[in-house]
Amino acid sequence: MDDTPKVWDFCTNSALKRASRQLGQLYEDVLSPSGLRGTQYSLLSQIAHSKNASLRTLADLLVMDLSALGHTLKPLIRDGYVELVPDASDRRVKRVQLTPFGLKKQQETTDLWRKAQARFENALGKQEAEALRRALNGISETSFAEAFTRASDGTEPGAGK
Amino acid sequence: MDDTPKVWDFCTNSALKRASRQLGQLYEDVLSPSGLRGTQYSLLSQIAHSKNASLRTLADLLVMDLSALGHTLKPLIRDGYVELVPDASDRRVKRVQLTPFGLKKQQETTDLWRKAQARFENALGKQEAEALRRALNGISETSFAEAFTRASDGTEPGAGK
DNA sequence: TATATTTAGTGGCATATACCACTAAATTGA
DNA sequence: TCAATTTAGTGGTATATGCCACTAAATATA
Repeated sequence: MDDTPKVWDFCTNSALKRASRQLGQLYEDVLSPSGLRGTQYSLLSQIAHSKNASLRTLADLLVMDLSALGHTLKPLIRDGYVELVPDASDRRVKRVQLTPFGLKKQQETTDLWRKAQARFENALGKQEAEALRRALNGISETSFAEAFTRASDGTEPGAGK
Repeated sequence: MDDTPKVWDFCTNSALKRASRQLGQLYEDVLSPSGLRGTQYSLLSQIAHSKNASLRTLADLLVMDLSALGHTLKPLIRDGYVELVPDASDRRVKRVQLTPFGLKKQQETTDLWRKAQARFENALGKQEAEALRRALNGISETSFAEAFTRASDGTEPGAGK
């Protein structure tokens, strides 16, 4: 029989992407007066928080491919929000930091972010929002990836039931 | 004082994207033998499920921009999985359908998807997974977007507290 | 019915994100 | 110390996704 609907209804990956598109839109609408995309604001905030992190470190924190991070940073560097500073002791490493302009932008945009966040919490409910973030953060952990990779998919030789 | 950490910890939008990257990676690793990306498998499944939907309808179901859907479909059309059929009665409309080859691919790949899904449920727990999907699907609803847009962000004139 | 408005899709451009191949630098080990 | 391996980044290419401007077709309105 046709199990296509089941795939659609139960695929957490698809559900996650769909929700991510929706929420991304909603946040971006609120952030738009700043001229920053949602991702860009997130990135600036992470950079502000993880002072002087290397690209590698930042990529790991963001659960993002290193080269993807490099590409994503380019517009922010071009626009003067971010700069890469070569590390003195390890010449392979580049440290990422906000320019004064970038820091100012991040701080200003935080007011808009607060609005989006308030709307979100009001729309979903504080408890629900909190629980959702916990679940999502759990999935983002390295330990979750390990658990997933180790987990049974029902096809292992000798996997009972 | 510095509230940057708060932004990082509490931003549901960022948490959603991070988790989406992580889970996307994990699912793709499992699906990779099929040659389909995670998004592509989702798309084929949705097309199989929503038989003869127009691009517009499909985009709405996927909470996706119409033109984005058009772009995303291109590789699938090029590879012979999907075709666009002009509607007879409304000549603006194109209906999306799987080719026999595309249907076969979707069905075959469902075995891999089941593995990924099983791993996910085992790693997170069935209850948790179920609750997460419910929350995510709620956010994807049009009604959620409306609630978000209507919701107070604490800056309305006369908004008490 | 003729015009104004809305709707469906397309194509161009920009960002987001991944993989691969490659370079340079650091680290390991014989 | 010198070769083998690992690590950090970069650049190219491909998909994912959004916005805008534009065309064509349908619908609403005067």
